[in-house]
Amino acid sequence: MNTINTELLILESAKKLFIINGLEKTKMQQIADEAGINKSLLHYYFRTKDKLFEAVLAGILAEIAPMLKTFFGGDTPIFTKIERFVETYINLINKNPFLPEFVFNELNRNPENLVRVMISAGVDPDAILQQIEAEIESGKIKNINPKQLLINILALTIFPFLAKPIVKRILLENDEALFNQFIEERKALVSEFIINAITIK
Amino acid sequence: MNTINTELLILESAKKLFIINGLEKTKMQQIADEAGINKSLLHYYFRTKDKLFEAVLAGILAEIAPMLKTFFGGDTPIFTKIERFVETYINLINKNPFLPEFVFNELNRNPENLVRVMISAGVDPDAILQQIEAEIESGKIKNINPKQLLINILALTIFPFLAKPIVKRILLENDEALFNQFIEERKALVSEFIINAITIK
DNA sequence: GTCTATATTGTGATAGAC
DNA sequence: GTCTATCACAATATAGAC
Repeated sequence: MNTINTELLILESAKKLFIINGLEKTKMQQIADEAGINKSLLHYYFRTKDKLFEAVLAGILAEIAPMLKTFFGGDTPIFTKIERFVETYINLINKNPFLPEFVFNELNRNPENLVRVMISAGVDPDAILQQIEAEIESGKIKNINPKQLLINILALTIFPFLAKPIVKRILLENDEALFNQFIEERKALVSEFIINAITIK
Repeated sequence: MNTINTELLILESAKKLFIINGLEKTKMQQIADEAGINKSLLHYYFRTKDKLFEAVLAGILAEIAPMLKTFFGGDTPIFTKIERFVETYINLINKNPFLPEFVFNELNRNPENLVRVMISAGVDPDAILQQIEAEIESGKIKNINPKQLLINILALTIFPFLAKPIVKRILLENDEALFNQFIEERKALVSEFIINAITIK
């Protein structure tokens, strides 16, 4: 196994475990086992556990940058953006069910990471606010604080995933298939809900 | 210091630290320091760290039970319930800013705790769903999956607190006062948003 | 680069005096 | 009930052979 492959192997193994169990609960031994190598190699490549975690996190943040760009940037109409964001977010999660909670927690723990990602993705957080403002001015949507609308969109999209265990247990008989169906239904429902809420009648 | 006071002192100290830092990051030594006593006393009163945590959690869950009862039980109209829930939830958090994330995480980690609290509070999770169903039947509100509406209500209310660091940093110049103002504005805004979304025009 | 062995530290928990 | 001293173990990190 040469240098580059081992390094990537470690990163992938650590990523898998960090996402599921977080920094504290993931042990170096676990990561080594997952990668099929010795504990010492982890330190050889990444010096400390914290630095390994930082490396993993950086990779994950780079992955989600395009989604942020699609949502926050560009001049697609806001209704279309909402539909696409909900769709993209849900699809992303189907590929990696534990990712959203992990990313959300990390960005919450250190919002500067989010700032950095947005800058690196060439995204201005204010752009979408100005877009909403413009759509209000033009009479397309009701007068609402653009920041509040933005939070509402994010809340309706992200919350069900953050609260997945609760939602499954209380409302859906703890059934994974029912949850997926529930989420699938939201792809159309969330957009419709928001549009109904802010369209001028 | 007699038995009862010391026990309460430990519980309060542990509560404070567990809420802010969680189970893993809170050390027994920290709790002892916070309480101004020796580490051994913690074990004397609660045997293990896990049992101490359980005791703290039980106390907190008992605290939030009344709010759940108000929201999920009773036959107040759903619009009124929404307004009151948003108001109650926000006020609760103003008293203890770190509580919602902690409680949310714990209930998510082990939803059986939520089930238990609801039972102990005499609350049937299905009651509010039937209430929504009835209001749809009677033509008061649009046809929407009651479970989806319920999640939307919870999402719009709870999410901003879960995402507080992000919201503050990205939208509100990291200003605590602006955040409080933002939340205050939501007391009316969330209800209005939902009502607009589901009222038949 | 990769391994085995070991050092070091932190932390939950117990023993035993008072 | 409360304290000091200590144990036992787990986990990160390093030393050094190959």
